Amino acid sequence: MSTIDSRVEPATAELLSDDERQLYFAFKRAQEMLRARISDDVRAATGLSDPDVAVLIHAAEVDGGVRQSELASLLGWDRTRLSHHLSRMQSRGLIERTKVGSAVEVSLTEAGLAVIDVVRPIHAAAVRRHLIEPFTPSQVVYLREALERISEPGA
Amino acid sequence: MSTIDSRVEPATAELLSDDERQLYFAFKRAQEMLRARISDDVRAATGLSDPDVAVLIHAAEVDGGVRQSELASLLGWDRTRLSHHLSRMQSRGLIERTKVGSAVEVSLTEAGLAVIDVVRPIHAAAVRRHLIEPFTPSQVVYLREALERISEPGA
DNA sequence: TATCGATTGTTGACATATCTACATTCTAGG
DNA sequence: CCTAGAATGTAGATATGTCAACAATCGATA
Repeated sequence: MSTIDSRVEPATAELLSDDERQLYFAFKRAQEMLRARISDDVRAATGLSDPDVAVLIHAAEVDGGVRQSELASLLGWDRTRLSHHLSRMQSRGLIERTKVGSAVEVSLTEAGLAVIDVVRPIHAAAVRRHLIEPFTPSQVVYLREALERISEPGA
Repeated sequence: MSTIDSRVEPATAELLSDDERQLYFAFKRAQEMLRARISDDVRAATGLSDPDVAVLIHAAEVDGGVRQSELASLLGWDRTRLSHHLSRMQSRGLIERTKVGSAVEVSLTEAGLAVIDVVRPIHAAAVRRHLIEPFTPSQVVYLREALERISEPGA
């Protein structure tokens, strides 16, 4: 690593401190590796992608259908991305869409419901192994609260 | 930091507890929103994508070139993804590659070095606003350590 | 109730990521 | 030296995500 850079932490604090930059890249790196690991486990066992699983699990939590805009908000996706992904999942018979006014309700098909029962324990095991095990229960709670502070504020 | 007490897991332990599932989705949601926000800020100001910036910053930290495999490891990417992305960045004149045995060294071009000076403060401001500000300095350190536990273990 | 702006969703072109298969170089053991 | 397996990269096909433009509905208000 290079060390001799003009790093003086001006009072203006234009650039990031070491701690700050490290937090950012630690976050990205953890996210990339976590996704790769869980995704590998799940795909090997079920053939489903990570986004597929995210949609299925969130959609399954609400009986009778979720509006797309709410689903997008839960996932942190934008509506374009969700629309494209739902089209793909729909063509594979996993979900169905019902137009309700200007909105669209998403629900699982029979096939989708069947698939999710298979996926859930596999996904749970992967999450537990790769994300939960490194932490104590109280750390799990603390970490969740910290992460929610990132997504909640409209900042 | 603290000792790794391990989970008390119910005998079944097939599925995730509420805390556990919430941690997982809080993580994914925070990641999606953080990436979207920072990426929007940076793209609006520079036209560079989030992966572009990640590669530029990591490559700039090492003088004289980084081996692709190491860059991939720092980023948490797999080598295929990095190879494709570097090809695109190379064709835009941002980086250059030199073959060294079976490996490849990546370094910034003049244009890449010029670009990164423009990007860095903008990126720093975006990271500060969206990731740092919600936390105290000690939380920043704690959070970084927690995230590193996710990526470090080969688990 | 007419109409304008905001909300919700889709589409197509393009950018990025993944998967499978392959080529080259490195390394350790005969 | 050889040579088999590991490590490093690349290529093309496919899957996924983003951007800009558009269409339909909602909702407030004049």
